[in-house]
Amino acid sequence: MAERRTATIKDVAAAAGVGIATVSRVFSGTGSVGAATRERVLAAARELDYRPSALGRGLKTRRSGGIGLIVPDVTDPFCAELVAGVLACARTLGEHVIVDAAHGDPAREAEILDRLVEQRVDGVIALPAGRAADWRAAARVCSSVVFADRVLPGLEEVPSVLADDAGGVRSLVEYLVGLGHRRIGFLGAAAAGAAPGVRERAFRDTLGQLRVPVDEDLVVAARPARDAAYAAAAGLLQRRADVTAVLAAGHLLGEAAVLVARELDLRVPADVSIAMVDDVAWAELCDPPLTAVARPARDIGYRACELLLRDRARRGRGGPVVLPTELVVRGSCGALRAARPRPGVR
Amino acid sequence: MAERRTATIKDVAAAAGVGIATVSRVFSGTGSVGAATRERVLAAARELDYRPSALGRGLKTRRSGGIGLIVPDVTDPFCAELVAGVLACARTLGEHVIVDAAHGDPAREAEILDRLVEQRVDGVIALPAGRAADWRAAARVCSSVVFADRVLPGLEEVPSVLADDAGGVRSLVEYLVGLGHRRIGFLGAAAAGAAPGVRERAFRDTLGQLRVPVDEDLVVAARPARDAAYAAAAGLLQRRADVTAVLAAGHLLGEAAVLVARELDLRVPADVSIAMVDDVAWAELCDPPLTAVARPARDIGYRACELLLRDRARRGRGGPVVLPTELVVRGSCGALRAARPRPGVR
DNA sequence: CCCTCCCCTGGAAACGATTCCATGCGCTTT
DNA sequence: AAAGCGCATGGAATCGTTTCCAGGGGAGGG
Repeated sequence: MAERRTATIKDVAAAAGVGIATVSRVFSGTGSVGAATRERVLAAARELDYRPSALGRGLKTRRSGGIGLIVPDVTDPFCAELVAGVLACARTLGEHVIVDAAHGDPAREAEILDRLVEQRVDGVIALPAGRAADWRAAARVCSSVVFADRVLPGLEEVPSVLADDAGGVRSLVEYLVGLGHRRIGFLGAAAAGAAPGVRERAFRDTLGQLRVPVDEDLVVAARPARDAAYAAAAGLLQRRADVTAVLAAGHLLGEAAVLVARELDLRVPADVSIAMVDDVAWAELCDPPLTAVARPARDIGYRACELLLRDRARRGRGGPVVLPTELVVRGSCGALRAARPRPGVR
Repeated sequence: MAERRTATIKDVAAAAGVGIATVSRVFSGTGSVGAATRERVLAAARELDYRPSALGRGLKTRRSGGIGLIVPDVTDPFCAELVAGVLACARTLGEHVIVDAAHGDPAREAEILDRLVEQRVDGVIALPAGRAADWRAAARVCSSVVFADRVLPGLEEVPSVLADDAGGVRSLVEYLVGLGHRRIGFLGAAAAGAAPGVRERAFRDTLGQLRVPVDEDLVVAARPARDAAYAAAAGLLQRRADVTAVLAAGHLLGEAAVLVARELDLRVPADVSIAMVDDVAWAELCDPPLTAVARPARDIGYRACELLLRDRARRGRGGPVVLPTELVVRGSCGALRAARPRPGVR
């Protein structure tokens, strides 16, 4: 009754009156086993509640059958969707997924990576935050790495799956300019001195192509955190009552823009148009619903996992896999009307 | 240069000129090692990029150093928050977390559980969906299980961490009744024939205590999925133009209620008040912001993990751990005014 | 000065699986 | 009928650790 330990392959072999090699063959599917014998083994296993141990197998095969996934934050809707994509793909390929959140901290990311290497995962998918050196070291020791959603400067040789952020921002800018907007605020630039991100560059480039001058005062930096986002949005909208549209480079920034606009009693889109990158669930629940660029988070995760586990051969060739974005027009952006004085801002 | 394989403890031992037992002692921290020897071992390990293999260690110690986490859906904000809590706690205890999503499918859940047992996880945390039998079997073979957010009927012996859903719903009902509402719709009842959930029971009980009759026609069932939620909300609001408030038993149902109300041109809260269980991010972004009951998702995850890994002794005693909820009043519920005919519904 | 005790240390046996290799048997082929 | 082939099977080595056990050597006390 009281089984002292979980049954091992040896117990099953003894119970079925066969050698352990035969039991192994039955469970791993390799080699050939007589039908009667197989049945006897399975019966014994069922009787003993036997489950092959992944540790024993992994030791021998030198693969753990799992992959690691490092995201900045699992509660972020974009990340969550990406995780779901990875899980979906991993499931079809029979691998499990060790997930952890680095919260944008390079040290933490390195720690997690270390742990994953120790676990001998078959590969790692990451939205990297940290130091290129850590990743270079890991790539040397560990199996294989795929970056998702973003890359690390200096590590272009690591295969990656990205959204076409530049294209998304471009379509957004074209849309806003098409509506007549000229003074467009950009929330989410890089800190002064840091290299501008893909989205900021796309914003500047597209405005340039459309012959709209870039007002540096309207391009405001913000870390991807709620407080920083709110501060940035509040700063922009209070400082410059003349902006007619705000382009938020992420959903946190979009959220901040919406809240600040409400705080300042600005009507959307009558007083200010708002649009953002990342079509998260609440965009549709907003009033008015928010125009956004949808990035295929789930597909990114799925493709990254495929790239990691299935397309090992094709990997790394031809640069990053880029998936298209889609402009979802809702009601938060309006055509520019004759300038109307805003209610008492400042 | 080209290392053919990742270094093993044997390689390090050879390089450092010591026995493998000594290397093991250095890395596992057990036993005593001379300072000079330790330094030599560490140097050799660094040189060879050695990382102890969790597979070898796990085989010997019969613990993998990881736990499993089964949620219905990682993209659900509540689940995501709970996952974050588990990750935070697991991190402090030095365990990794294998996450998977069962999507409410018992078969899938059983599969995942099987896989986790195979991986020899040190324990499993689950928001269970499935058959009690599977869990009973797993609990026998595998280490230990903790349920989070919900329990399975017939498995009360499994330790669990829950939110005080009943209390949350009660406070919501009291709030709505206090505002004067009498015809309150409840979205998210159990299907006809199924046992009513905690929230539905709390809804009925509280109304009873407040001497408000329960109109069965206003208690509508819905599976926790977007389409079902929308159908339920649309059905309720179209069928009964006389409901003055809607209590949604989950954020998906709340979302549906908001969208349907907008669709029907009902003003919130003038024509209908809306409140829901689960204070997700968009509740504040809504216009008007939604009154909701906040459930401590992150704490639930954290406590569940603690219970699983740290409080093994205390586990199972004294029934489920119940964490308090909090009523967050925003602008979506108003005092009942004189009945006013609604614009052309039906 | 010798005996003890303790601290380091190395050898070797697990842990639970996979897999190579050898063996025995029944069947076809010449 | 003998040889040969292939399938089914068991034994044993191996994967990378931990850990028990025993041995060697230095220090301190009698």
